[in-house]
Amino acid sequence: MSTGSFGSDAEGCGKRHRRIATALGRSTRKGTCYNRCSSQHLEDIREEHRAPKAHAHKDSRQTQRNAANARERARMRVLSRAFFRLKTSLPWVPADTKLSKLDTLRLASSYICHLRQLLQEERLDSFPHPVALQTWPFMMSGRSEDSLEVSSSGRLCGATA
DNA sequence: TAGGCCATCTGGTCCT
DNA sequence: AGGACCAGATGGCCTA
Repeated sequence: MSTGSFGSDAEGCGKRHRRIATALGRSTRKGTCYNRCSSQHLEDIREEHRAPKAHAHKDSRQTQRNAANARERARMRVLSRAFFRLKTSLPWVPADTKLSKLDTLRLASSYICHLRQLLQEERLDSFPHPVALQTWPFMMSGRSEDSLEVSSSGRLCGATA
């Protein structure tokens, strides 16, 4: 998972903007609105230092907002971990394979379809089907983890999206 | 360099 | 009221 590098994102707005945000204990990571060059927003930040009462109100609001942000980050981490587990549970995908979340969903979906198909064939034929193991996605000989080198497009085996 | 992907922030909405 | 969930916006990284 690429988390990217943080810290240079506020350069576009100038170091002064970043200093203000940093002084207020705010994140200057990517995506934050503090990176935007809005003079109105800069004024809002200054306002917090001007009026103590309004500042206290905004401060508590900001505290709540920061807490909500942290919860949202945690939630998205859980989601990313779930995607990772889903990816690693796909038998023909090596753990170090670069797979987007969309690809993961597509592959998982097609894998489920494949398993369902196997089950149906199993019902028709009570004994194990010798051909099934030689068809997608089990066509890789041996099925050892390091021998599952298949292109992403090949793995899709038909559009699922 | 454009486009894809991702992490993060944010405000709105719904639920408990 | 507070938390969970969601979608939009934003900017960084990577690759063709």
